[in-house]
Amino acid sequence: MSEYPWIQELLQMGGKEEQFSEKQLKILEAAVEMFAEKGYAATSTSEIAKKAGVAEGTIFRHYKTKKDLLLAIVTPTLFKSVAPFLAKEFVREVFDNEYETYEQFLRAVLANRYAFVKKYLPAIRVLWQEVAFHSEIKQCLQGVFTEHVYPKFARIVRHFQEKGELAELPVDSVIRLTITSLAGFLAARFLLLLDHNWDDEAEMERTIRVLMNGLRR
Amino acid sequence: MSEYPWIQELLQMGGKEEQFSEKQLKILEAAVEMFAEKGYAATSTSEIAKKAGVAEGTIFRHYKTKKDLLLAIVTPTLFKSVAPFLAKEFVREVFDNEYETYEQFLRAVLANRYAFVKKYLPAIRVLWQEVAFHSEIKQCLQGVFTEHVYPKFARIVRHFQEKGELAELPVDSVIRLTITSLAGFLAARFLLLLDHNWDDEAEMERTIRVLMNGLRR
DNA sequence: ACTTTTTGTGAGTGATTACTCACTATTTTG
DNA sequence: CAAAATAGTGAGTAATCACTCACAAAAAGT
Repeated sequence: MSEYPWIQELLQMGGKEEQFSEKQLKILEAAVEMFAEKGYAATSTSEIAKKAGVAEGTIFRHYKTKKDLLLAIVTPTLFKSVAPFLAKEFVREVFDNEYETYEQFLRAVLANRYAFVKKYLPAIRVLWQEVAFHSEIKQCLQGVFTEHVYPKFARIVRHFQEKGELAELPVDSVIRLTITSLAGFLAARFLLLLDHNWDDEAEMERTIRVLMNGLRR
Repeated sequence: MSEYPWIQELLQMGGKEEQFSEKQLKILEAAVEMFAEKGYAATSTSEIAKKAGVAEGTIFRHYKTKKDLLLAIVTPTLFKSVAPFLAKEFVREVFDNEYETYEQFLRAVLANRYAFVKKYLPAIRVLWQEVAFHSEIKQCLQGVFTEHVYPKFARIVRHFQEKGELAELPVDSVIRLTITSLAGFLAARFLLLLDHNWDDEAEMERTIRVLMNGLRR
């Protein structure tokens, strides 16, 4: 019933070890589920309170506005979405030892983000849906991407181009094609989810193979 | 100011030649713009009326409920989204003469859908955003896909596999990889729109080349 | 010209909205 | 243990919501 270990994990940002009361976690849990299902604007605070088994006033004790509640959910989700690129050792891992090829690197990233999406799917749904309507979220996402993800990604691509594994396409194009391929797989698997019989392992393998065949020189 | 020729075009479904009054078109125009910008649930009928320069009652004279107004916009958009696959001559065009290779076929489809998205972007945004929350829309989309798009697409893929152009991957995987590649391009171009300097022609060319390199036997 | 039908209006409706506040229950602290 | 701080409550509030309806203007039909 009350499965807020994963919510607690999601909200634990970096070094901070905030303490959440029982009721507060219930509120967050209810909010994530309802936002994911009906959307932020179509979900009322009274509904959230009822589902969380809490008085409506309790919500506003912890979050000044309804939007604050949304941001409390979305902001940590956003950062964990690009988490691998935020790690300091990340670039070193790629160059030094772990991954000798872009293909190995891709495989690791995809497996990692696959597990991430699987774990935090409801929160990711909320982020994905609401980023279109709230400029604060969009700006935050763009900021994190251009500041942390893009430069590291670009360096990695250039490295494997110089090594001769990747074709001499524009770096931006390689990044775009890589991200849309991986994101396309994850979206098909977790958002559309049309498939009954879908072999995850095999489909991931095919996705990477087709992409690599395309990008190889 | 009043640019409802494209709205009128969008709503003209197949053979029907419905007549829209001036005010009705103003309502539809205002609704599309506001739904795309703020989302359906966050847009009030009074706002739409004000923007359309119309009394609020006029909206409900034409559309029984707010949701009816949404569906009046979204349903035609949905059908036009998969329009090429609905055409009767479509499969014949591919087999008989026009396209000798899967690559040519891809190029034609991408160019066609690129123009479509560019023209009807606001309506597509609305469809894309609200399909997640309204089961009627989702079911309609799934129905059209499995009934019209999928079988024709599968036949085309099989044809070019037998011809030896495409690798012997599972047909479903080829379709998925094709759609996510093309949709990924369009999403990057029109939804994320991160482009400062983005050469559409070249990027389309790269997208198709990388995909074809991946799918070729 | 007269009747009928369609289109447009805007004040009014009850329900619901996000949010407040005076108050109680619980926990923390000196 | 007493005091102070924190967490939780639920009735209450003004604003806004989608929608109605009695009526007026315009268009169409005869």
